[in-house]
Amino acid sequence: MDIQNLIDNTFKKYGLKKTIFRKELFKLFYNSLNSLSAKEISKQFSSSTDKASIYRALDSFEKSGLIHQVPDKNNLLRYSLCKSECKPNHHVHDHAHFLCSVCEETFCLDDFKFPTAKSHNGFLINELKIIMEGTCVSCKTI
Amino acid sequence: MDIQNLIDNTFKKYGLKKTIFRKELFKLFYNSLNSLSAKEISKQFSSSTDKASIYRALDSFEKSGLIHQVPDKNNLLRYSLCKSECKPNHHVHDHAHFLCSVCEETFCLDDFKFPTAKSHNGFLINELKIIMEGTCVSCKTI
DNA sequence: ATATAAGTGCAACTCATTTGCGTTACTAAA
DNA sequence: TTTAGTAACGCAAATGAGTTGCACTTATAT
Repeated sequence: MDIQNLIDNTFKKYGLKKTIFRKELFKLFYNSLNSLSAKEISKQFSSSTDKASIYRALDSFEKSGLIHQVPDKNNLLRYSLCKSECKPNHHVHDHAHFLCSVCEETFCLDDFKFPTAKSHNGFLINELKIIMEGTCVSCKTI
Repeated sequence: MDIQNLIDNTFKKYGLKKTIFRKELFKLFYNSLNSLSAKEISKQFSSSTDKASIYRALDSFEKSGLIHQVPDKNNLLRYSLCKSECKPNHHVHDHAHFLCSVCEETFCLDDFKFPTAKSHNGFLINELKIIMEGTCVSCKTI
């Protein structure tokens, strides 16, 4: 499925209007290797694009299962494109996140094996997040 | 080692002055089952205790290896007492954190087995964080 | 075409955390 | 024990991410 169809389908499916800004925002995520914060997004658009619009778009993209929040060094809201298994209000992420201490990028490690326990000492586990910090492949070789 | 000696030793070791406020703050952590946010700490002190002092104390306690940051539902700064293995600027935490969706408390699960890999697909792993969300023991039984 | 509801831009706001600064009070050394 | 040096304090103001209210615009469905 190419990106145009993807936009057509998902936007229609979740009642998102295909405005110029939101289509571009989706493409930005689609073409990003890693994750994006509101500030980083803001830099990619003209100054007339308000941050409120950005935050609202991120919020509805997340609710629609298009993007998911990823951890950030500085506790900022930061998002990545989802895999197709994600549904609105029900994200299915079985991947770890890697924060590089050098370039401060966040990476999704899609193939990291997750523990599958559903409880621990009486604590019921709904969701598991694994966050690694260290040096990413590119920064390692510099 | 009782708490007085612990305070004497660690405060001296890291050049922290034993002010009334910082001694009480340390005791508060020492007697807390779980973690504390700046706001929660603030409630335990008289209103003349400034929030700037709280944040500065938390910051230097963390740098000295007395407390460590734990995740928080609402992205607040939240801390727990460290184990004795932690050194200034070098925290050694091999425990997972559990966020209860009901009471919103953060718990340290000291006995959760951690993956020990030092690298993954060329990413060098320095630190690993495991965050679980779900229902804690107490909230489960309500 | 037109109605309706989602999305936008602007401004003002909230709220956690930070910073500057003059004062206070530990601590260590005389 | 006094005293100098400096960590820590209290207050006020600033910062900065994220949110909200509102009037206006625009995509979509009929």
